[in-house]
Amino acid sequence: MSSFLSTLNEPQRCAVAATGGPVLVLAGAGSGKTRVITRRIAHLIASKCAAPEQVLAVTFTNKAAEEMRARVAELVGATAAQTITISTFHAYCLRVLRRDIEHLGYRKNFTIYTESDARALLRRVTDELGERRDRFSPALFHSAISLRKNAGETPESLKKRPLRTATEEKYETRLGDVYERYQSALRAANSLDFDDLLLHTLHLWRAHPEALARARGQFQYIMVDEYQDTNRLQYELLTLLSAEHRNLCVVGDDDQSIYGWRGAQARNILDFEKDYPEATIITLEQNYRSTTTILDAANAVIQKNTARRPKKLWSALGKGRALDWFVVADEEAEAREATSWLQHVMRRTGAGYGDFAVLYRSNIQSRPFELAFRQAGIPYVVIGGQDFFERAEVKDIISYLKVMANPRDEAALLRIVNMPRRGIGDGLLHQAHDLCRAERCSVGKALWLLLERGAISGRSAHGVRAFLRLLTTYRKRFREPGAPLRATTQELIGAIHYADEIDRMSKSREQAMMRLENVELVLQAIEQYENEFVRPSLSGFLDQTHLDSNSAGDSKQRDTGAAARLMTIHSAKGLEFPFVFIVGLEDGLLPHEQSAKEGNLEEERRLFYVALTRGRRHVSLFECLSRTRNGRERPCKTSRFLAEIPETLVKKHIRAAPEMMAHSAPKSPRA
DNA sequence: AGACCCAGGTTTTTT
DNA sequence: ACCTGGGTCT
Repeated sequence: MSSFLSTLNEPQRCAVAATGGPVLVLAGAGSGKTRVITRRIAHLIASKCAAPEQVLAVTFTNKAAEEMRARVAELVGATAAQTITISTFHAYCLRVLRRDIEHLGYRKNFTIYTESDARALLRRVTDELGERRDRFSPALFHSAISLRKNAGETPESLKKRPLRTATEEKYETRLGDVYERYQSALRAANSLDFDDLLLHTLHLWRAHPEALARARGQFQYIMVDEYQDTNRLQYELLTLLSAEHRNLCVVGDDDQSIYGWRGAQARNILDFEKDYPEATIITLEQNYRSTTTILDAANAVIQKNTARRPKKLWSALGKGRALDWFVVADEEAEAREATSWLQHVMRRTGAGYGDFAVLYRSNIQSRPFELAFRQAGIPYVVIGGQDFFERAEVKDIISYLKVMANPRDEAALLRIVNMPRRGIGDGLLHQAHDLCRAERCSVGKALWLLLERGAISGRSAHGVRAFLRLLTTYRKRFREPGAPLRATTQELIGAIHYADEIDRMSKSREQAMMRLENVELVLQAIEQYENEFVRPSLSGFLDQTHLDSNSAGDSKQRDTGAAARLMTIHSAKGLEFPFVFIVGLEDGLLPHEQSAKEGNLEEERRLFYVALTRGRRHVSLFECLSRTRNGRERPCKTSRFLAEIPETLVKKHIRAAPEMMAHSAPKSPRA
């Protein structure tokens, strides 16, 4: 028996020791799930069930993958840990496709489309199909297509599906057409969106047995974290990959499934033993994180859900303090109350700023807290919000690099073609697009053809010529073996006089400075990448930035030492804090009114459950009697979920003026 | 091509 | 209230 079985509780030990066949670990919040996965990997290796390179561990975020590798390294050593495949679904599929995508008719230098690239492409596709722009935005179409893709639907399968109503038929037909055109536009651009990474890997494996055989042969053991968040595609991939040995170990918690709106099916975890009747099933119910009071509250809430595996978390950490429930006038009062309460708790317990997290349903709620914390001198970090790589100047530079790596990348090319201004406008680009379709070529090639034919007039011709020359020159530079990425990029930025362009675009000196600094951060990210990898390449850098946007640029993530965290409940999943403030506990916000309309109440309840179970020592709850939404001040009702916590577990503090207590009471007439 | 103005729509977002 | 996107004017 390997030493990796010690210091585990009984069910944890069972999960680690079950080395033959499928295993389902139902791991309640805070029950030592990561500990089980890492120990299991170490045990598999130590007991010679598998060599390190025969183990695959799949996570949902890069952060989780990194953490897991670090913890496994503590157990098996850094060398062995390096050879274990610990990866997100998307990163693993990317690796497969970089090798084998030519079977599917793509070129190996394909680029990855971000959300905004996909929207730009969809804008053109829907325009060409004559979609009325005001009805459905590209973003809506993209999320609809994304959901279909993640359910494993292709344009063809979508069109074959029987439809019930005329409206449904009309919508699905339109969607099918858009999906079809979008997909062929992606193909023409030699580009894949995030979902394609999974979808095409599945197609590859299905159509090319030798590719599947290679992947199957590599891994003897497969482990999946957060299994409740897997979607249909991921389920299919895992099924194919593990079909021969069936050594599939999945870990998750159906009660923490909060990504249904992105296509995750908690059914995968609920139905596991239907697919694997011989599965070992283990439930982890001992919680090592929270007080009994917090768990009792969380259990009471989640028990109202019907579709779930029954389990009841318990803890040996003691009863702890009752939850404090603050009723305040509005969101500003909420932030003020949270501020003084935080300071009070710090004085009473000696806790530091970093021990606190404010959790909310939507990002907009962070504002009042940022203001109040700043005023009170409380250091804080807002987690999430706008992505570094989505900022205009960063996207510009990245788009230049994408066009260097993949000349067909349409979204990238359209973004840079007139940045800086070269007199290349919509009319010309329309012409180019028509030519693309006729000649089945890329936009860049079409511009070149138009120039050859003398179809471009004076000033524009000059711009197009300069642009094409620039592309040729730098493509060659980047292709030279051993070309320094950072230096070459820096030169490219100089060649297009990007600093001048920033000055011209910026409204103020400060804004220009900030944008220049962001460009500098991109260069630093490239340099860091170059130093980190033995064989750095342009497409390698691009892959990393697209799949792991936190890996570079985001300095916020690092120096977060002694600061309170502000984040959505979604981004708090997997984390824990000694003191948790859950704010905005009103009907309409939590549960969110859109979700309530769509009948997703149980997922909203799970969201509240996730929020509660983040707390180690204490959880505080905040509710406003009125809140400004969409520019209008509206009266609020208590979140229906708050009432599901037994009264004995909470202490209620009314901090609103009495006249506010009648829900619809108007403010004083003088106001 | 680019500046300016009005109308519409406002969740969550691992990759 | 605020941002995005589209339409219009120069």
